Amino acid sequence: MTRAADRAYAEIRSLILSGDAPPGAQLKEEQLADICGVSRTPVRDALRRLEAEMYVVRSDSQRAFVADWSHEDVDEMFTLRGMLEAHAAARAATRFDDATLTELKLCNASIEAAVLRPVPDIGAFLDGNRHFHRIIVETAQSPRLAATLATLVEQPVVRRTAIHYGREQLAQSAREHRELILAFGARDRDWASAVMTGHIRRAFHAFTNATPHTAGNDPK
Amino acid sequence: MTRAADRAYAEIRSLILSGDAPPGAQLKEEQLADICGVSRTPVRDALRRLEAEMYVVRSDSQRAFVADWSHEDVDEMFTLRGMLEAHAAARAATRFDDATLTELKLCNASIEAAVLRPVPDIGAFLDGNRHFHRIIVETAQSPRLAATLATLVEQPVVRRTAIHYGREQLAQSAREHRELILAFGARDRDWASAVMTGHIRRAFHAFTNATPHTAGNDPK
DNA sequence: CCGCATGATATTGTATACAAACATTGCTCG
DNA sequence: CGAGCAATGTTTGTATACAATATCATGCGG
Repeated sequence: MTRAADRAYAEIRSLILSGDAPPGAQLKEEQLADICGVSRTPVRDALRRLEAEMYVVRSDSQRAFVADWSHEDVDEMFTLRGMLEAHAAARAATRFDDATLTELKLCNASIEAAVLRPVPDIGAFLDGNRHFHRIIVETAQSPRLAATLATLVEQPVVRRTAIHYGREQLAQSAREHRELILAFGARDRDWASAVMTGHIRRAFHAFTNATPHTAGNDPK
Repeated sequence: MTRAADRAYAEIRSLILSGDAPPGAQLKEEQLADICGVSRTPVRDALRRLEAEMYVVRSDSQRAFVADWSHEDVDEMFTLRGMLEAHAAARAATRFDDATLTELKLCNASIEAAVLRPVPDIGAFLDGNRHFHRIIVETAQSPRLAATLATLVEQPVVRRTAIHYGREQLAQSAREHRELILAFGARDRDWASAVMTGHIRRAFHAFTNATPHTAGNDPK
């Protein structure tokens, strides 16, 4: 992570995630180069990667813009993520060892602790949630699946979803994690898969209810 | 498409697909630049794209190699591809208009013509097959799904699969396409999805039987 | 003979300059 | 007044030179 291209990538990515570069904004190579303190060459490199991950889209003539997700696109993201995470859960169910399962339990315990605080700690919830899902995907032992999922789980979406959770929804999320752990303990592929599907679908509806209509405008 | 980077991309891609650059071979930027008659800059650009599409992998220190896939990886690719193409078929089933459906029929007619030649024309079969599946994915109208699938449908795998098809298997493939067309005509999501699942799974087993043990060797 | 340091070579990373393409502005002409 | 077009400034594309880093071979010490 010491290469200029990596720093530029991280920098631009955080500009997008923080909202400093809002959806639809044009990303000019020279301007980004100034911000990152590198030349245009590594910036171009970073933009290519962000484009592959769909954080950035290009106009008909190669100008780069911050991607904006339409309602349909978010819908598809959740659908695909649901299919693939359910598949990951099924694979993981037959691959968990006791140590990893314990790690998963501890992880969910910290999520529950974050939820039960006088004021629920969204940051800790998000960290724990990310960790929880990462353990499962890693246990599924499929690099290809992991890579595919990585492009589908856009943290801005996860974050916006969690921010609109009330305490009860946060607690429900933790309860679903608990049921996942039970399914994993029973080494039951179908159970794990089904619970995961429901988990993602509920998150989708939470997101939809929370963000009425942020109509996606295509770049020019 | 007249840009140097695009020409380099097409050139390198065809080197890989033709087998002139076999799996595991190192791709040196300068050497590729010479071959393509451009400088290293557009070559780097092309390599990034090929890397995103997983035609190219990078060693721990950024050297580029033609991708080679282990049996497990191919297995996962077919599984994920099956899930996603079945989903695409289901979406497409409710979105086909008559003109596009006609295009699909014509496309499969040309595939059948290629199969029925005295010596089946594998090249024409592959072109037609690619076109057939592209029409379906485009009709599904989900850029996210299309992008995800693009990284999963590695043409070298499709090619190796088709090369080992006999006339009967090529004909079977065309028959499955025919049944897909029927399902689309009936606007039946579940039917389309099921046929597509079978289509991909059969291709998987054809591939597996054809390539007993091409153990995938990771680049250094 | 093996292992490791060290220098030579090969390869990729970055910066910069210039070329090409594109969008925009404002003008002319119908 | 609007459509087309040309001039101009902005943005991206490419080539090249040089820097940094990895790989490989060599030789020295154990």
